[in-house]
Amino acid sequence: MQTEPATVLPLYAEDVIGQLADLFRLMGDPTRLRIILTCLGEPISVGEIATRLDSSPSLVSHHLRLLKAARVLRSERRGKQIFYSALDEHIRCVIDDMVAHVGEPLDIEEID
Amino acid sequence: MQTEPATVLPLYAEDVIGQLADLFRLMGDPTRLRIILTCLGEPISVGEIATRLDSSPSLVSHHLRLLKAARVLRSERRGKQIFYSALDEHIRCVIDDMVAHVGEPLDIEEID
DNA sequence: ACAACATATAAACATCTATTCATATGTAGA
DNA sequence: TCTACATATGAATAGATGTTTATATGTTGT
Repeated sequence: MQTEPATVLPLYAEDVIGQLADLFRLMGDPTRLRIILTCLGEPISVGEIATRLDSSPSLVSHHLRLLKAARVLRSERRGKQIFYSALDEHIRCVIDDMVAHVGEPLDIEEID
Repeated sequence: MQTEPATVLPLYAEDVIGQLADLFRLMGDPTRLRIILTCLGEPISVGEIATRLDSSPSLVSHHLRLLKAARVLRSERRGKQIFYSALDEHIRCVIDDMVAHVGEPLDIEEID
């Protein structure tokens, strides 16, 4: 070590924070979040995702590539189609927690 | 209703998805995520956050404004200083879940 | 091999956003 | 009221990013 940047967070290492931020950023786009939500159930094909989200297969494919690279989703080929699904259950928990946060009633004191 | 966009997600309404995406997007920036993590403990002043993160008070203040507007953080004045802290515990849960996701060991089949 | 379908990839563009710098607001003490 | 300190705000800019369009890759059936 040479410079020692003030005081670093004791809880999480820098690279972990980077990984977390990357994942949150991916979930921060409405289109991508909708794709993730769509993939939380049964494995679903690219075309079906595009249909349900009313967007182009190309756009969906772009986002799927990012989500797969980030290990949010996994893919599985079945004939001509490729089916995507959530890689593990943690993402669902993350979303559920965030839904709880959004639904949290605000105290009188918390307003400004 | 007039056009009926294919099939909308049954689980979450569109505006909820927008709110969720907004929150995830906020957490998707490393600097902001660090600020959030720093505020998860005791209430902490703007200057102290800036010191710990080794960044300018101005930048921290910009981010704090966004985080407060999104009801991720709350502020409380004590004399000349203003202390920020997490508004509720849900954000901590969200982060913990995401840490679990990052730490998830990958199966052999999951590689590509 | 060819055609039809499903998905992926590449380039281009317009929009958004994080950061910096300068300045303003607000508070406490002399 | 003046000064010093703490935080907030505004403008400007460079870099990132979502979407579109066009094209490519890959698979199945004939």
